[in-house]
Amino acid sequence: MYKSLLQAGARLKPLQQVHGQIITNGLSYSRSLLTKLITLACSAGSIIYAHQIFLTVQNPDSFLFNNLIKSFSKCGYPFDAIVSYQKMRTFGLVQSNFTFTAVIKACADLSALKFGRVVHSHAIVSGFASDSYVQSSLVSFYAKSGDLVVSREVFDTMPERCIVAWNSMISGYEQNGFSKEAIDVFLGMIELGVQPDSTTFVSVLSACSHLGALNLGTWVHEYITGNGFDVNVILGTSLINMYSRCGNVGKAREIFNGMLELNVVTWTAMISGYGMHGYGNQAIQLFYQMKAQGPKPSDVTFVAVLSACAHAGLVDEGRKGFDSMKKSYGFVPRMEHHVCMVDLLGKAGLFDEALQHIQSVPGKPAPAIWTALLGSCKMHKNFDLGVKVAEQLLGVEPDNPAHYVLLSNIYASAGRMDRVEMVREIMINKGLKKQIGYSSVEIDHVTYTFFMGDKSHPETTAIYQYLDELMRKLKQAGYVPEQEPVMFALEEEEGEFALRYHSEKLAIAFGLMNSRDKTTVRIFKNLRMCIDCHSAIKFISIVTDREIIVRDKHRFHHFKQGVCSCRDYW
DNA sequence: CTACTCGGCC
Repeated sequence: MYKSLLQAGARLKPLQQVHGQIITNGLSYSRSLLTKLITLACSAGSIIYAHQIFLTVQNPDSFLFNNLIKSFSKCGYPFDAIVSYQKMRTFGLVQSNFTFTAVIKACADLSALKFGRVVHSHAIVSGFASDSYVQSSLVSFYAKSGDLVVSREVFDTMPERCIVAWNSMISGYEQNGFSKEAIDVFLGMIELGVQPDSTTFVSVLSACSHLGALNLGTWVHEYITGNGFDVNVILGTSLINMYSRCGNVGKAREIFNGMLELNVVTWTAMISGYGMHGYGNQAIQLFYQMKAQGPKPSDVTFVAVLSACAHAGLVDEGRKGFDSMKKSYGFVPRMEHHVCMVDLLGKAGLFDEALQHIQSVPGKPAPAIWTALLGSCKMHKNFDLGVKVAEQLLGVEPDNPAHYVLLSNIYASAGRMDRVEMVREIMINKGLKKQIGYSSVEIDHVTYTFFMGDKSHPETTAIYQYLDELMRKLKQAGYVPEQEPVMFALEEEEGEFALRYHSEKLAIAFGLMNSRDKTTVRIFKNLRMCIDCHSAIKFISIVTDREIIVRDKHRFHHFKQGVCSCRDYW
């Protein structure tokens, strides 16, 4: 009978047949047979069947419980894993490192910080908290639950760290938005001579994308190829993302062209890369190529396509794409698709059609949809609609500072300074703060960040001198600061002298000072660029004869010889 | 019987 089980292997149907034989032969009491059956059922991926068999076993032992908990947590049933763990404890069974790794992973998947802490204490009591597997899972658990301090503590106390522990720490930082810390851990591991693997690279490249750290990302790419690592489809897609999000979409396409295997995510990443750079035609062209010879587009592919159309003002293509996603591909449009459509129509000034689109959305439109329309109102200075939309938005999300800031902008554009003041007071009363704007620039693998009017940098005097001199040249070239009233309450930074010392201007000055002539300067800004900076940078690209690439909250702007790739359509 | 499974979107 045991042989029959082995022959059946990890296949559900044959296992069920052997199970039937076990029952008819009256062998259901045999724990060894049922244990084997359960482990095989787990490997076959049928956790439900495995659980059914488990329930028929009298006095299940630790081994069986460990298997069940592991299978539950592996197959996406973390809650059942925890319930089984509790049951195991009430049975008074001995727990092991196997038990803890499995149940801690379940806690990680649920971000169940409280219960995970309890499990951690159980592990300490039973002496398994010093097991390297358990420690690695704890690093991952605390990181996924958002407690990076304890995650790091566990990591630091590990006597020896295997690659999984390093990866857990790096991806933990990265997924919580601590890209810089993720990179520091990575650099630390390289310094110690620890060999990274492809999981490490994916996390590190993602961190580079977020920071806009092109030099470091390129170094990682060279490390990958230089050390003979296989660039699989996931790693290749990470590289495409890194290059396009760091401003080098041409290099992203080179990677794309060189890849042996392309899946739907890869295609989507490349289309999205073109989109965020404003290269709508390339995005559309690639999309057609995908339809002809690539995998079936997913609904995310359509987000990328529609967003590319919106950025480039390709209204007809966008409408066509939206229709075909419904009719030819059978996707039900999600909030993201509606956001793209409203953005597309609104930016093109087609407000009636945008409103019609919103009305066609089943149920209550998500705030993001109204935000998209509001952005267009601001772009086209459509005050009446803008005020209506903003007020609507405040009804839905009364505590989101970004809405108040946008509303205040609209009032300011309309010259209603009394209302601007009113909005300001509401914000103060509610204790709402605007997001602080900052810009960063990478020089020799180090990222420097500047805030508006920042004077914290050691070279501050030189930077401000350089900037003043630069502004003088700009004015000679015909630059006129755009001192519209809207500037004074803009979403990013306060007006007044700030206009001259907006974070992006400081970052650009620092970038120009610290790079060779004719080279491209790349800047990252966390919020949207303002109109004045956009205009100033066009002039900077002329008087310094440099190409300047700025990534703002939504897209890339390539400034060259006084022209921006967005064609002022943003 | 173990831990990390990572990439696409405003």
